[in-house]
Amino acid sequence: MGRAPCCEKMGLKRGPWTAEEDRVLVAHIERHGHSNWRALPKQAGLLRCGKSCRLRWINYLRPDIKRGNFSREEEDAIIQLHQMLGNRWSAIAARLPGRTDNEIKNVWHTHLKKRLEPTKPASQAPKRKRKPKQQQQQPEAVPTTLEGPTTGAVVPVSPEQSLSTSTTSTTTDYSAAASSMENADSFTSEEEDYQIDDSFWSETLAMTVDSSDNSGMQAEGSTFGASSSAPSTNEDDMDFWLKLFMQASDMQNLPQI
DNA sequence: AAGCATACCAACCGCGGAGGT
DNA sequence: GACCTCCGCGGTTGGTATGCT
Repeated sequence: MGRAPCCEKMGLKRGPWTAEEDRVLVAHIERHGHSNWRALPKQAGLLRCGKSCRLRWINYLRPDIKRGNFSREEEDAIIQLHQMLGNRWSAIAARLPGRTDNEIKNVWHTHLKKRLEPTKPASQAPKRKRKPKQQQQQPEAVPTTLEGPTTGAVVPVSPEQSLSTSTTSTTTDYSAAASSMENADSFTSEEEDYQIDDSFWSETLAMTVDSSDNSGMQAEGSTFGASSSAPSTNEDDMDFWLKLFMQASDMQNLPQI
């Protein structure tokens, strides 16, 4: 155990990343991968600590990152998942392809938490709504598949994500719960024009039900079979109850929260 | 137009877990 | 088993953009 030794701060750069640094980092990772974050900055010729590189890559430079506003489905999913998982942002992020834990955490603290607070008098409601931020520092070198602001659909996970999180089929397990949130009264989003690909939801719903194969929640430490036996670990517990909750929500179409 | 208040988000910090020696 | 190193996670913060007066 023990703490990671503090990054050698001497001579290492901190603060916002420049486009050039981004370019160097992306180019290096594309060529050599990121098997060793600690060694990476030296190899790439970056004056950053490995931690910083890793964060930059994961939260910003990864090609499969979805940028832009969160769709309502995504926000609903976050709320739902947060109810069940708590502040386990990485676990929540694993179920929202293209979103990072950091981003989800930010969204939670800036939007969703407030949404869930007891209804405020109008005078206490947020006074302004931010415009979507211009994509700053988006490195031109990144082979991004992103198409700008989110349009609403929660996309299936990429192969890379499947490898790293194995959440392919669970990514959208929240869909049933999310749809049950449709009646929630607290939405004030102006994004009323979102569209969800029906076939996508039906597929993912089907996957949720048919999870007796090994592709279910295994990444979280258990196989999420439809007839799972009693959970044996905390992680199993979590997944067990998660699934139970999802199924219950789906069946009863319970209003959430 | 200017100043202030607020919201947002990228990045940092520190901790704990995992795995190797 | 103890120690070390690395990685990943969650909490927090500081800079900046935006809205309001």
